[in-house]
Amino acid sequence: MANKSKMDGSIGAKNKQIILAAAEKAFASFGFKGTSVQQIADEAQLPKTNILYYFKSKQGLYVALLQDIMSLWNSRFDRVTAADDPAESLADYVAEKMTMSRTHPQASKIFAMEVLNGAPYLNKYFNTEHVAWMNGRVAIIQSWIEQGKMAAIDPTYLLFHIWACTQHYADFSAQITSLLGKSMKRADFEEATRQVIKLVLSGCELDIPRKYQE
Amino acid sequence: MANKSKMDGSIGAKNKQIILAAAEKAFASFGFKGTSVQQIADEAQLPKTNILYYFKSKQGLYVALLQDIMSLWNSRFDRVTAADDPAESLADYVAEKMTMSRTHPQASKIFAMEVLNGAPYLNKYFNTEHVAWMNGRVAIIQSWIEQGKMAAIDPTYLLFHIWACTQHYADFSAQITSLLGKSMKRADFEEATRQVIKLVLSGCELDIPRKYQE
DNA sequence: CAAAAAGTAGACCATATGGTCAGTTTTTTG
DNA sequence: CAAAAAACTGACCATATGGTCTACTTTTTG
Repeated sequence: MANKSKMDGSIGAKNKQIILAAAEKAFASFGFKGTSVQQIADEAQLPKTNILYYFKSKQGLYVALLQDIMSLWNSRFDRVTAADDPAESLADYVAEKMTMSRTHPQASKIFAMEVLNGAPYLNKYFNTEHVAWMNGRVAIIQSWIEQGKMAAIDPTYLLFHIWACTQHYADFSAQITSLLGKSMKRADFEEATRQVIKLVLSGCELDIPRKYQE
Repeated sequence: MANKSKMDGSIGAKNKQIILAAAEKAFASFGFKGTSVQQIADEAQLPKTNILYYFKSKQGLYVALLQDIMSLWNSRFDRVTAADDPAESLADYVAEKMTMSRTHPQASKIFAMEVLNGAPYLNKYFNTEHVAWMNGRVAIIQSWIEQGKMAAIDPTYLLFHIWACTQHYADFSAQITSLLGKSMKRADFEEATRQVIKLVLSGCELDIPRKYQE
């Protein structure tokens, strides 16, 4: 109803995707202010005016991109319940987040930059949907603790640390690449995933699910 | 010999400090490109030309600031030895890094932004001094493991995760503030520190030193 | 105390950049 | 197939910004 021919495979929708992809690449490398519309245009191989045709302004493009990125964050962990197994649920969540860091590092970087700068465009989201999500997750972890399924770890901090460790592999890849002497490949991410899972689960006094052992 | 009257309490040195402090605040909030020399001048309450008088260019000021920041990272962990106690050494390191996140969040943010953007100005440092530091620390942790003092955790990943968790509290403070409904005070940082120490040490199968229990 | 060095500051400029406009071409649709 | 809608694009503009130049004032020093 809202969007009739715009969301289809129509030429407009396709171009929007191209532009968003180009913007993601550029913003991740140079930040919002550091990226010019011209750069995005070059990356997208479209004239500059075309960019402004699809997105009212540079800021409009940025906000649209940010929205796109936030929807990527959706995970199976959103739908976990008190009846689920904490070890498997948490391990799966870590693994999913690590996969995101590997496959969408630019999205992670843009998100990080936005938060670093005080989250001017995400504050509203943080104070509404995100808090609600958080409360839901915390309640479930708390109930796992009360059921004696895992050690009494503050669920809020637990989530902070999962985010910190997993996102680190995307956000700080430049540092990691220097220190490892090579950029991380799929196998390295798998090893890193095992390490994070081990860390997180041992912090919760949980056993590592078979599928994540070695 | 190199600097005679410049490094003293002379008017020049004092102004440089004022400018660096102003630049730290501005760059942390808006990034390198997002910060104008005029903004820094306003923050420092000095005319713009004065900034360019002390630092050849905006980039020069940024590099000087980055150098300043890197020197802050020095820690007792730099001088730890194979004879030291891993539990105490690691717990102290985490505690020190958490204190840095609380007292110098802007420095942490600038560092994060630099790395996020591919570390253009830090790459040289990463590939030399930083690798050397890393190799030294990894060797010591490895020897702790060989001495049976701690579980066999990959030291490289261990350090990555310590950095990730501790720096997270500075870099993602905007998100944390929203989710906690208030900005973290000293007491919150102390609690967070205990949580990180618990996580890291349990990952290494180490007992928490008395001074960090409750 | 006079000369030199250091510090201060307004005027100015070249460039880059976000964004508008007006006109054209292509695609869709009744 | 013609009219309308969507897509495209070069020309243009106002503004912001990094940085220079020149001249003036204050501080240091021999």
